[in-house]
Amino acid sequence: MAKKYPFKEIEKKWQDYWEKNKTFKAIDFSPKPKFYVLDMFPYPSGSGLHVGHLEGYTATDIIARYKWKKGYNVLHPMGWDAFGLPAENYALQTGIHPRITTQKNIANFKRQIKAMGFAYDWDREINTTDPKYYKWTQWIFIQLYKAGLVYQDEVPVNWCPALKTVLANEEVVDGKSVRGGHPVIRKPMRQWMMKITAYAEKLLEDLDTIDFPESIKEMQRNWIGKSEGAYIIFRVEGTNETLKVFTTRPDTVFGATYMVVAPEHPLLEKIVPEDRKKEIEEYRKQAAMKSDLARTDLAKEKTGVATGAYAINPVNKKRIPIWVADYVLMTYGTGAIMAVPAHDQRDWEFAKKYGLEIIEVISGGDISKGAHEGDGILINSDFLNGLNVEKAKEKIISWLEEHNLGERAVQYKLRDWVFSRQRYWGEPFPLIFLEDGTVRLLDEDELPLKLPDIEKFEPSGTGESPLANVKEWVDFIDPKTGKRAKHETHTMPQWAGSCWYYLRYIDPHNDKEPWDKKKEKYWMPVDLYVGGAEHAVLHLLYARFWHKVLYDLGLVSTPEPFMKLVNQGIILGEDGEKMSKSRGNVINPDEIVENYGADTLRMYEMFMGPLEKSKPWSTSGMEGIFRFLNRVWNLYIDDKGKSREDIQDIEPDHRIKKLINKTIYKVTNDIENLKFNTAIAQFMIFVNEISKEKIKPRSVMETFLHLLNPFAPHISEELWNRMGNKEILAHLEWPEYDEEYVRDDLVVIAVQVNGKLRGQFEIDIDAPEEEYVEKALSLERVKNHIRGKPIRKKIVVKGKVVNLVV
RNA sequence: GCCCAGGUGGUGAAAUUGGUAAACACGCUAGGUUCAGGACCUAGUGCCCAUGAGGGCUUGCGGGUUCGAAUCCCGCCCUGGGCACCA
Repeated sequence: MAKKYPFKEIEKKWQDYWEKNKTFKAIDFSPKPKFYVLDMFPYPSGSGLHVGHLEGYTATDIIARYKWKKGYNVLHPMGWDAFGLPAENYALQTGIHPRITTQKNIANFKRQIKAMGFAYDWDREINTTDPKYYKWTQWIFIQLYKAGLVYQDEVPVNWCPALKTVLANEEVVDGKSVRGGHPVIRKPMRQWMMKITAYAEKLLEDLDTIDFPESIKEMQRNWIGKSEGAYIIFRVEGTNETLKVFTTRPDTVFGATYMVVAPEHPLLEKIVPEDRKKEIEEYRKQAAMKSDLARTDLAKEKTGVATGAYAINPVNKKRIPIWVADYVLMTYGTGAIMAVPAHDQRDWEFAKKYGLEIIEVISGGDISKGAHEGDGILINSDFLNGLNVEKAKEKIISWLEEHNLGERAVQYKLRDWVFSRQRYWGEPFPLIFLEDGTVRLLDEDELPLKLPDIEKFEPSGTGESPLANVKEWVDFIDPKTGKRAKHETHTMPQWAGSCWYYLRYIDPHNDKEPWDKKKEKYWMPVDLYVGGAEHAVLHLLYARFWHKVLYDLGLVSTPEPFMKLVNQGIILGEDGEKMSKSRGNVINPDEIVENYGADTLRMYEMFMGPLEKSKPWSTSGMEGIFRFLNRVWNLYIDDKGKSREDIQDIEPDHRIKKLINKTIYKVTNDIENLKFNTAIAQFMIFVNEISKEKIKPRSVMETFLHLLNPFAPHISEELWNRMGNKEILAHLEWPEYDEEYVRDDLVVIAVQVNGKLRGQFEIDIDAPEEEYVEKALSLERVKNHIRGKPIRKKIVVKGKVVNLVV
């Protein structure tokens, strides 16, 4: 291990200084331009901070410190997303209240984060479990409720009969509970729902207005899952009932040879003839037993039963059977389809299995081998014959609309959001059920509705949360109405607090409103948001949804909360595997800070590779960075701890001017583009070069510390201070580069013969082409390769290459 | 199965976006310093042939476009992430 510069001492010194002087306090309404740089706030788990957290936090910290130096008023806050399952499960095992665990974990996280020297404005710290915070989470819920976006519904949840509790998706693997391995079934239960589907179109459209990674946008698009098509209404023979289907392929309606309804479809009860009722009921029961997984993944073959009822195809009056099958889902479209086996592979498989008719209506495929889903010319389709798919779609939709048999329609895969959890450790719902069956939203003066303290964290056994056991809390007399009332025993999901935390940072101590509108207007939107890709869809979609509602209610000033999003990659263990306790490959940041210091850890995390990439940890690579920082230290400080005497007030020569200007240029651009790894490579080049100088110009050595400061704030601040500077580096202006010295005038040109490298020469970049060619031809090696062959073509790219074609 | 991202030395990676592939670092080798180890300093280090000068090959694989391809196009293979009968 390298010789150690006194990092411990100086890191503590400067962290104390920044804290005491509130160096990084964000100023509301400062006349400087604002910059809001946000981290995804952590869930403070018991295992402490992960080196993966620190990657994103270091990246945003470099940006924040850089922007400070560029003269911005920077908002760079941190807080705790502290509701959620792990603390509650821990309480189940140990009986320790989640509030206690949470407090302890937060204290630990905070200690670890502070040890990194991040430039957070700690006066804006928030905690989602603080009643002063969740008062406003509840308040926002009420606004959503009043906007008509909240309702109750019976939806299937993961119910584990053995554990007598509802499980989250991540607690269920392969249809079994993670704890105990008991079977889990889908059971409908009353839940609070949020109508995110009402915003599907806006959420989709506005993706085009924000700077997110294309892959994240694509995931969100797929999740929203817009498809365009038509509703078509089929009459059920012998009844007054109709069956409405959604299809993206209305052009194939002449090929519809049967219908399928989902087992849960309400129409079934009305249309199934007496003699078939028993059989259908049996099939419905079986389908209800199956989880989504069993209906999809595990089912290799489609199953279904004919209902005995028939529908009439509206376009050709053909009588077609109605089947029930669980490959049709009640939750998408209308829960019923027209089956066109010739042109839909799923329908084709089903038709083959049950011997149903297959009629080809689009030419170009071989329907004996499988469905033809692509384009072609319409056949067997009366007035659509001869058209291609696209034209046929248009024509049939107009026809359906004219005859009142259907209409153009859009469907989304996106479903409404289940907003209840049958859990203790979450925000209580700010509403009560009155004895007359009505729901009363709490008034603002009744907020927050605090989570009552409990001692036993076991679930109630009925699928309700542990809150159901607190009888005196659940049943009470409502003081406002005098009526008997009940509190909701469900709590909100962890997403609730994280859906708006970036707004609370703007005005964290306001107890009159969630945030001041003027402050919101000043600070929003978030200019840069950095976090893990695991939140690609859910958190980012939910937060965008709430923000759009708040925008429509006039509570925020921008339609989107986050202007630019960057995902950091995962840091793997030294073995290239995901870090985990069981693998024993976890790197503990405390140990790194203890042995090498925070500046080394910060710099190494940035040097590992591009921010967005997954990459393995390497202890020797990290030690390389430590060596580098020691070299930097030794460049300024001698063995006796004194400033070195070879740093002098001299004018840098041309070569050193070029070196420092190129370094400013490269580092500035790389920070702007979040390419921290190559900025650090440039630092190393600078240090390698300047080390060779006997006398080092003071101005250049000072400029270098400015550049290094956002990356390694402690060592740079200390060296700056030891050079005799009074003002602190953190707020001093970022250096500018001089274009004249960035540009190379004398360049090395590669000479190719037939595209192969054969030599090189040095030349003034602006020399005429003839001179380039002349120099190229004068090279011995080049001569050898063109000897005796006529030159057919000479390609000269100034500053780059000369290529001679023979 | 579908969608997205990505495959470059022994390792992490870089390449001004079509112009000298491998910058910077890790590791390794040799030398210096040292009682020794560590640390530090210097030099070398893509692969193959050659004593050398030099030559050949090389960015997952196979084609193509171009004076010139890691970069653009077509097909295939592999890895990671996401989705799951969405009508």
